Amino acid sequence: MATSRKRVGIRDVAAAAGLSITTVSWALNDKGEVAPDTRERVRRIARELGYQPNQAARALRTGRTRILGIAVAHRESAPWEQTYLPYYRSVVAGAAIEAVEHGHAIAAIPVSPTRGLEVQVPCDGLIVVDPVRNDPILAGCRSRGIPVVTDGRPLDEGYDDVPVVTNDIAAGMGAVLEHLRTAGTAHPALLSGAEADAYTLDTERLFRNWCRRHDLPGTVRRVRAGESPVAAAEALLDRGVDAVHALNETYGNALLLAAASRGQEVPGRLRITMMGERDPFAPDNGAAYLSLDPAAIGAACVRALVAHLDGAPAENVTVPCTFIPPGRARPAG
Amino acid sequence: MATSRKRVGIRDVAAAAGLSITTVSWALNDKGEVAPDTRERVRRIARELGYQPNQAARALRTGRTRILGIAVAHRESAPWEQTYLPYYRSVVAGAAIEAVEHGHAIAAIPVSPTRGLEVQVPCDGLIVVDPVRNDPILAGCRSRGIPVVTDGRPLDEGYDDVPVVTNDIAAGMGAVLEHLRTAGTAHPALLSGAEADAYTLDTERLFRNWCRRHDLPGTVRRVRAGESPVAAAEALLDRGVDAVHALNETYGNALLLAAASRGQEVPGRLRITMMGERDPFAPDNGAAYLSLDPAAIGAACVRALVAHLDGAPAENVTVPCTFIPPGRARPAG
DNA sequence: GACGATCCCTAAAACGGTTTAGTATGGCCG
DNA sequence: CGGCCATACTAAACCGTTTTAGGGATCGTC
Repeated sequence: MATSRKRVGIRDVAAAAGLSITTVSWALNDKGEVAPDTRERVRRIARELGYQPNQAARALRTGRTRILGIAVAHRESAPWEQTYLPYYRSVVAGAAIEAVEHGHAIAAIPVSPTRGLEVQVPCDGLIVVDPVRNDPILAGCRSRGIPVVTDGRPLDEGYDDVPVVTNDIAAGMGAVLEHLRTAGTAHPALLSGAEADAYTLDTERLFRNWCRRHDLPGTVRRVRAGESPVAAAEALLDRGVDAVHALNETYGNALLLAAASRGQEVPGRLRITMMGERDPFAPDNGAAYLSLDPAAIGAACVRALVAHLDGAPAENVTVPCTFIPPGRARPAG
Repeated sequence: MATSRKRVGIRDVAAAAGLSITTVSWALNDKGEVAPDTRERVRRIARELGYQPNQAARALRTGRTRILGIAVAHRESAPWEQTYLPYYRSVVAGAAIEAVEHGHAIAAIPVSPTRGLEVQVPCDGLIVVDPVRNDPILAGCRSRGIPVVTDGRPLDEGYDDVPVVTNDIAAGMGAVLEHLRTAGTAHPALLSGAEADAYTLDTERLFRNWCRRHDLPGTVRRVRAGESPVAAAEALLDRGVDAVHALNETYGNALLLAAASRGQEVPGRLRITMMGERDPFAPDNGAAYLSLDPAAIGAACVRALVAHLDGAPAENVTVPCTFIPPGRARPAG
């Protein structure tokens, strides 16, 4: 009844069953040659004793911890709202749930973009979200030989063997810009950020190309580090644009705020679109959303990493994104 | 130059330095008696060799993994938006960042409320968010002897030795209800949920007590499992209430949607308040927010758990919440 | 010059599993 | 009956650290 002071180990199970620890290990892990009734008996005894294998010992011997790390950018300088975007949190959430399906756990590792990995977690592989140029995390993993999967294409050279999960922003931006064109924009703009990641650069490129192709004057405004997004949004609106796409929800909300303060009706006088998740229960705010489905991204990263660890060749995955016009929420579940 | 196929271990460092592995271990971990210049030399060599201690081996020997688990409820039946609320994700995010300050990592462990812990992560302790009645996770930790900290008071008996981190919802609800009283409500209501956790029960109790004290007809409506929050909100508004507090953002947004469909102006004809995080860059929607600061909660949980692991007596922490009236966002950063 | 204290270091045991190599038993076959 | 194989098990090595117990200088003291 009273549990003894020490945890029950495999030796205790072996003693209780009158067997060697090898047989117990085999019986519990479906390995080796064990008589079926012996296997069953061992399992029963282990259950009765409440045996829980020591994962550290197992990891030491097998070299596998069954822990996947996910590196989330953490800038000491910036406030919460800007560093730990809802997007990142949702990626972590999606990854955690998918990982459990594969018998793994997800360790969220805050990493400083300048200092790189600080806490040393014994993980089998790492998911790097939105790698930047000269990424210290990627370099650290490379030098330590840690398998990596990235969300977003690495910008540095020499990572061709890394599986990449990306949003289909080419298609997504196509839908956004087509929406703006149909609405009759004459002066579209992009409210972008200062981060030099693939997502930012690709979005800017797609926007510029589209403007050139349609012979429209496209304005790209970057929110500078430390600058208020609202101030940047106001500065942009003062230049007489009639449609703006925002790189994320923070910038999109800043645009809505700026539009309200200028009395510009959305989506009447001004069209606003943004990358981000539209809460199906939130009332319409006039903006259109390009939903990235970050939870699906996280799940895809886990699947890619697990496959990579199992020796599958690096394979890239593209997750579709969904365009949600203003006023139309997804069906309420 | 070419890194050999095997990782460099403490033996390699010892060999390179011409010392025993004991001395190397001591030098790197600031233990034992090592001559200062020897210590420095060992550290230099370890750095040059790129030595990274094997965490699994270290964990096996010391019995400490430096990993803290956080259990996040995961209901297979419900869709994402409802199971993995922004609140939980932010708690995880706050915990992850605080943990790194203490040299720990955070493992996000999705747990089924019915099946309990499934993945076996070698963690030193666990943060349980919003324990329910007859909580299987708490029971599992108890039987395995895993130290626990909860966010929200446990409802089961026998967990008096568990440190608890709570929101000061008594003060928060006081601010909300005082706001409604000042606005002149005659028929307040609460849109609550079906979860039997302390937060839900306490909120309902505080609301009912306040209504009784002010001699007002208070209506409490619970969103049933599987029911659409919008339908529940509409049903509530049809009963002629003039002020509603929502248990979370999903319900609050549902109320805003229902109010709009009924043409009820907020905060004119109808007052809406909700528990949730007001995005400082989001435009005003007429609702008031009671901000829980989930990231601070997560951080407080980590501090409490680390202290508990270090042998400190269980000590409860209350994190204040902030009332944000409609139309007034926090100062934009 | 014997003795103890101090300083710096080492050998070996532990941690708790998994895996390798090997062994006793019995059945089958020639 | 002897050789061979399959079955069901065991003893011991192993994973890479930390920690315990101890050992040889060097120095001061009486």
